[in-house]
Amino acid sequence: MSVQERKVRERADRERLILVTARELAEQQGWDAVTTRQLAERIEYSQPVLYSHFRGKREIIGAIALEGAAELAAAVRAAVGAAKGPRARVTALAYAYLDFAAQNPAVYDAMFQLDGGLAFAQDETPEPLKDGFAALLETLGEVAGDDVDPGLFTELFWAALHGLATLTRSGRLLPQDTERRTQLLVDRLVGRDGLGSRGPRRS
Amino acid sequence: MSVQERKVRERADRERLILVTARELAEQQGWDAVTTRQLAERIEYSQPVLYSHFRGKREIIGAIALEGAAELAAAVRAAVGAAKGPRARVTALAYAYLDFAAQNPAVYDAMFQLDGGLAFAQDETPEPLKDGFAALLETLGEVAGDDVDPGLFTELFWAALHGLATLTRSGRLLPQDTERRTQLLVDRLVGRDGLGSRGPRRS
DNA sequence: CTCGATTGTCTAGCGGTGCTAGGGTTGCTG
DNA sequence: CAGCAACCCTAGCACCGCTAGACAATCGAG
Repeated sequence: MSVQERKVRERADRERLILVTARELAEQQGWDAVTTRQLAERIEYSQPVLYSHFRGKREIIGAIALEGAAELAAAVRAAVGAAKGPRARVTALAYAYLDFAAQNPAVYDAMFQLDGGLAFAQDETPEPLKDGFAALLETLGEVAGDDVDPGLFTELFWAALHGLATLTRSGRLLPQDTERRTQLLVDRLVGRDGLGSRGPRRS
Repeated sequence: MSVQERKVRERADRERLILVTARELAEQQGWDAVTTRQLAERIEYSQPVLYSHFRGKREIIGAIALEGAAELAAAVRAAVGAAKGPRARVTALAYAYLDFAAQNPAVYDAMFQLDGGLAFAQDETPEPLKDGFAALLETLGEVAGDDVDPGLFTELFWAALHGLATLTRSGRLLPQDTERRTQLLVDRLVGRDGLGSRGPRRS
């Protein structure tokens, strides 16, 4: 039976090779350069081999998106874990998120700009995506404020980060002001005390 | 010379026809369906005619993006004009923005998701894009707060709206909570008093 | 050990894409 | 009215995602 095991292992290896190569190519030359022909040539197999691992290009993108979600969640948790106090944790989360998007633009595209054929915000949503949101919720939930739904607050904060990430990446926002914008975001959405309260009402 | 004038007019008419048709097709069936062949057939000319008006498909997308920017600016100004008080104006702006994105998804895509070959955040940026940002700045600048740069605050608010718009459209956020998210956004970024102040520091 | 069956891979090709070269026809101009 | 210039279309290029079918290598049964 060892022969079969070897074959299974080799197949798994080749599937990893496909994903690693696709990701590499996308980061180097953009997703437009990731064609099935180019990808096949790089892995030194013919095109049909790709289709014995994935239904099509969409599914390759989707697989990389899932990888990315797991990595983003890990990066966020690592950054948050090293920070003391609610406000510091949120700040660390924001920087970790934006850094990830800036450092892995192709993967971020796979997650949010391209069609990877993944389901969102429903039951069939793959685990890594749910967990990615959970990683945000862990930190952001504690600063949502008393009468605010943590999930809703997390969605809003996430949307703001996503907007900053994408607009910056596409050249609509200048990168040099990223830090000031991030500080302002945390200031406003969380508050300076880090407890999500807003001070007394004035009117 | 009247013949030449007629020709110029006809050319301009045809260019409008191309843009109207492309936009219509994109809204009806998505940008994937906007191929040069399909578009040529709809305007009842052959493909090369398209290239006598635009350098390529990118430029068509770009032209529609500029139209969209002008319309978005107008929609925002109209909504803001009908509102009394800074906070009400910001709320109206937010809804107008999100409504525009939801009602004209293909145009919004042309503006922000697709490559229209346009320049951003620099001198060569086309006027409609600058004016679109200006429309946001007019209302948002007055609630930025004393020690906050109005431009920076506008960028942040815009990014949040953009994030909400795109994540909602792609199914990552559920539409039914849009109103609550928008209220929370305005509450946090502007403050309940509508003057951009945040209450006394607590720590 | 032989021989059929199964598995794996490749070549070749389909229908589509954006874009363009070159030939005609049309209609204006002197 | 003749000649010319402007205009538009047919045909085709190189590429895309994807797949059918031929071929080779490997496996398992007799």
